[in-house]
Amino acid sequence: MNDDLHRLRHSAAHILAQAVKRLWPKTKLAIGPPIEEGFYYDVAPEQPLTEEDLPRIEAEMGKIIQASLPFRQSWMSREAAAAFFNQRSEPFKAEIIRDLPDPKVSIYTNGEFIDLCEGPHVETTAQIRAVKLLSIAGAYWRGNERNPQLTRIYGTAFFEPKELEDFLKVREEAKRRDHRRLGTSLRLFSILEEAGAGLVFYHPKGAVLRQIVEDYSRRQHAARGYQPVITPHLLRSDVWVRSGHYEFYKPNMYTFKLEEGQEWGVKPMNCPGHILIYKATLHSYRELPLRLFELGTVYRNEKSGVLHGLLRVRGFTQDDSHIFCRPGQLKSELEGVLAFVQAAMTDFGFSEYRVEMSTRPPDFMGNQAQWDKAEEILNGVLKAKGIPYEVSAGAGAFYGPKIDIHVKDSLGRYWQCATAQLDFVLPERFGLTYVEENGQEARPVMIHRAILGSLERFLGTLIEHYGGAFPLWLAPVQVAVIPLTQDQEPYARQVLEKLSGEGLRVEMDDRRETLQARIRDAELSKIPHMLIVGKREAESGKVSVRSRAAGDRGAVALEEFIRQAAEEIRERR
RNA sequence: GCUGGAGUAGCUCAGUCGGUAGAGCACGUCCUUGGUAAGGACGGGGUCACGGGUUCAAUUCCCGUCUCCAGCUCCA
Repeated sequence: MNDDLHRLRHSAAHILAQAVKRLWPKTKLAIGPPIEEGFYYDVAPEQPLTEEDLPRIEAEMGKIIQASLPFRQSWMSREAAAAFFNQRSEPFKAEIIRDLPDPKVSIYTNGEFIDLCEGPHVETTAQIRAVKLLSIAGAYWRGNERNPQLTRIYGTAFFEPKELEDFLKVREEAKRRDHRRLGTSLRLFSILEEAGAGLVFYHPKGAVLRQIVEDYSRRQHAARGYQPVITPHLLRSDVWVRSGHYEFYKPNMYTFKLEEGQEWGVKPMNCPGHILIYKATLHSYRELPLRLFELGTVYRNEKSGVLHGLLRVRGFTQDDSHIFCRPGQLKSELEGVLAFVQAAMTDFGFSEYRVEMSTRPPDFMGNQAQWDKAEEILNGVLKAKGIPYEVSAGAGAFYGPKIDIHVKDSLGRYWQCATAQLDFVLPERFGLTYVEENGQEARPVMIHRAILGSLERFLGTLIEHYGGAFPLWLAPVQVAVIPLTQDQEPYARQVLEKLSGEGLRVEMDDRRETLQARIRDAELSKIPHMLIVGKREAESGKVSVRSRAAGDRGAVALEEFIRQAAEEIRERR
């Protein structure tokens, strides 16, 4: 966001607060900053606000804008400001002032409204020409869930009404692409109340889509020197105690005791399983790096409020690998992981992504020196590859720092998929070793990594990215064969068998519906190609092609269609 | 988990100021054999999320639970 837009939205936030104060004078104000999509203001109202109040607030904002009130900056000493806001019953403002380091604080005034604020602002309220309130939600004071909860009013503002219009159009488009809606209408998956929140049921078409992605993943891993493993979904709790999950991750784990038996834990991560495989045999330095790979299904007891379609679930499958290597191999292994991510993102049609590095959390395992070293290595690799990244302090896993990759979808939204985490701690806790060239035992280091992240989240992202209109190589149904009348069914069946034989995913729509109705259904199902066969095609051995992108392409020889489809699949368009 | 909103047919939704409900799509049967986005007729389908309470009577009012939505916090 540029400075001008920043100024504009910040000013709009003030006007929002001003309008709320006019309507409900006893409302207490917290903060109101501009954000990526607009702005918000956190308030503590006397009575709960609802979406129905937004038009009233907007109308009041309109009056303030009409009045063309100038924004004026002034200064107060800290003490004076604290007293001033206390006297006006604004405890949140007073609390902010108490924590400010400066002796003087900046105050902005427009009309009767006075707010603690560094600015900058536009000159007058009349400069806000396109503003809209969007939604209302809860938010914690200072982002801490132990603090009181405030009401957050979201809005957005632009310089020109046209820009606002475009913004609202993109929001509408995002709604149309919502993977939860498409998941139902394209019959891809369900999440069923009776079965439990956050648990995904893949319907046949969704399962086909997932298998295509799984096949891709397996092939790519094999090609890059990863070895497949398969581990149990359930391990004795002793393992989770040893790995540290019991201490650091228990609230998220499904654990249970059987009568007179052991305690068990359903795996929330695949690492201990892979570690046990490593530990089961003796290793020479010659075997390293050892890259163990599993499409590993894990279960995590996520808080109910965070669940969201496929993007946040309780049971999911990661394309998970643990690379055991010598310390000196870390750099090249990490580079290999980053190259793998780049290649995969390109293949799936994502061109832009954001990289984030997360450092040591407050609750961590191991010692600080190991962490410093690990963070330094991650930094080094990203810098050496010239990849720009943001640092998210304190957001690492409990066993090591990590690099996360957030891919940008077609609507400019980011979703976290790939992750690479460095770990000196678990090899030590499990006493992992390998035999060095000189015959001495040495300790390997581990990289935990996922390329697509979780298949659930990745599929959700793919659905939204393509709006359900998948490129040919991903489409669950690639071709629909539509015989014009019953007389063409034998020929249509031949076409179907020929295409299936070529490895294409084909369905025949021989329902007694009109051609128009069947074309409509195929379009709504977003099937890439329709082959319409009537008397003319049956006699000439051709098919009439109608494609999702190009429309009616006329009659072509069946062989020619197969050739074009093969080409299209190869190009992964 | 928290704040606010919500749960009516497979889907999208209407409705009942307390007297056990309706549309479109989908589904089934029949008619229609159609040339590039909805042919027609008839029909089946609902414990109005679940459990309690109030009431002569609850889908409707009250309480609890589950689930979903928008965020917050957390995360693949």
